[in-house]
Amino acid sequence: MIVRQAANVLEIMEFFAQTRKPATLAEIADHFGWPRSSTFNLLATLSEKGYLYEPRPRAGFYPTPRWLAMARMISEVEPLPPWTHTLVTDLSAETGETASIVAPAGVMAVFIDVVESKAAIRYFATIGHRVPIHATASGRALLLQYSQEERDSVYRKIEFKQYGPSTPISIEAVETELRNSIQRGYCQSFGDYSRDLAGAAIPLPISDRRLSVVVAGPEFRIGPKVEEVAALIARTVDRLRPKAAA
Amino acid sequence: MIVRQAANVLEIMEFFAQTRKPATLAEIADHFGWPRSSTFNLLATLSEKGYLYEPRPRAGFYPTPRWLAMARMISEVEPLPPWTHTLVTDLSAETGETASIVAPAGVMAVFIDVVESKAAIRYFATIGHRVPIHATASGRALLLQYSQEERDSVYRKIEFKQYGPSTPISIEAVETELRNSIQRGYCQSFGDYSRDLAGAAIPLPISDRRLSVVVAGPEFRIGPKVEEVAALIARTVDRLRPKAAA
DNA sequence: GGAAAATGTACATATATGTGAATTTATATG
DNA sequence: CATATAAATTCACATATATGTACATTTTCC
Repeated sequence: MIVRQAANVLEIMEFFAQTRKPATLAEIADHFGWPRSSTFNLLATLSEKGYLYEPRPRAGFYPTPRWLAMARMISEVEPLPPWTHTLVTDLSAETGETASIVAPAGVMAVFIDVVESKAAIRYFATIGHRVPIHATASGRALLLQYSQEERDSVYRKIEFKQYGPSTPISIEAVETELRNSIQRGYCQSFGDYSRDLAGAAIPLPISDRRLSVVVAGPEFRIGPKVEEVAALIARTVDRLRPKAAA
Repeated sequence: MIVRQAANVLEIMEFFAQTRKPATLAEIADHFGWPRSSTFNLLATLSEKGYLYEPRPRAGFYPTPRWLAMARMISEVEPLPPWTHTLVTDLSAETGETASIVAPAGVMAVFIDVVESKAAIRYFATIGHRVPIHATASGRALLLQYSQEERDSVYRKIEFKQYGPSTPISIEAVETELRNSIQRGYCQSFGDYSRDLAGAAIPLPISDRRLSVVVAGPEFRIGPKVEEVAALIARTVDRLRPKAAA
């Protein structure tokens, strides 16, 4: 069950992150199609808690820097080592595609760092974006780091859907693909989840965290050079990862 | 009316900002005294929206960097000019007290930048902290920048409460205090809102934003030197504010 | 300067939502 | 390895909550 008002808080914040300017109650209510009275209650709650204020009289609400202060606190802990950001930056620059660091979240994989391609036609992803762990290159690069028991436990919760012609729709299909990936030396996906999208990924264990790096883009661009891209990822990781570390 | 689940989202995030480590469903539920089922729904909602993930298997949830990305987006717009942070840093260092930048939020004043005193006994405030606009030095320094009509409009919404012996409990009392502040050259408060707390503040208009700076601390330390502190604030603003700017 | 339009606020009520109890899944213990 | 204990999930129902309606205030426009 989705908690509506919790989701609404996030939507409001995303709204401000997009528009980047104060908005009045009426504007917000109209934008979301929410009743004024409900919008009023929500804005009042956020204001009372010190997360919204009125930068100038009558110009509407805007988030206080409290969001930033809180987010900084949260992200200061075990931040990704700086070289991982260099990694995705370099990969995106050299391939011209979108490169990301990905982490597990149950049956999903979450993007925790993203550098977008500059191409007009590109894979559009943002930090926080989620994809099925079994039907994507990045996700399978995570699964490779699990023990058999852990994988089984994940499989039990997966609802296998035919996202595209090549989506693995059974545990055995996924396991087979994982074995192939080990053979191949990298994980790949051709529209397994998103139409026309292809990607190459490899596991990226950092201390005891199980992460993965992925480069993804339109099938017609990635297709011909998956192997090359995968090799580049591996080389770049080798180059950037501190030698001493695990 | 307070929107409970909206408030809960904020509480969860604050919880993570404090503990700074992953927490399981059970831990979160116990911490807040929430039923597990409700906690489950909330965590699922936050996860589904890409704001929570599971950094390592079975170690519980933690916010994704998406919070940070969003907060950065929001705060990039019209950030406070850098010299205002220097201002509060310097003021806190020189006075040994807590120094803050404050902005209006209806009948309240919100702290939008805070440098805390290092003293054991000190004014404890955080970004996002709110105080009544009419019963605090910082708030009155905001009111001084309003036109008479705007002030009247604010007064109509204030619920005058006797927070302490010196709290102004009528419009006339507030207006008188404002006139005195102009005479004096700065705003002050001695326990008008918080017991034992004293502060000195002056208006800090920046472009078309109405802000104020305040230095606050225990009455016994601030009391004897309010005038001195106020003068210091004024001098420091003079020193740091770019000459060309309005 | 006055009327009309837009915006913000309060409250009772029907209904969407949170929750207690039951079920399933995972982990610890003998 | 079986059993016990703890954690995570599901679901039907009573109740806390979102909202329609009415009212107040502010702003716009003529």
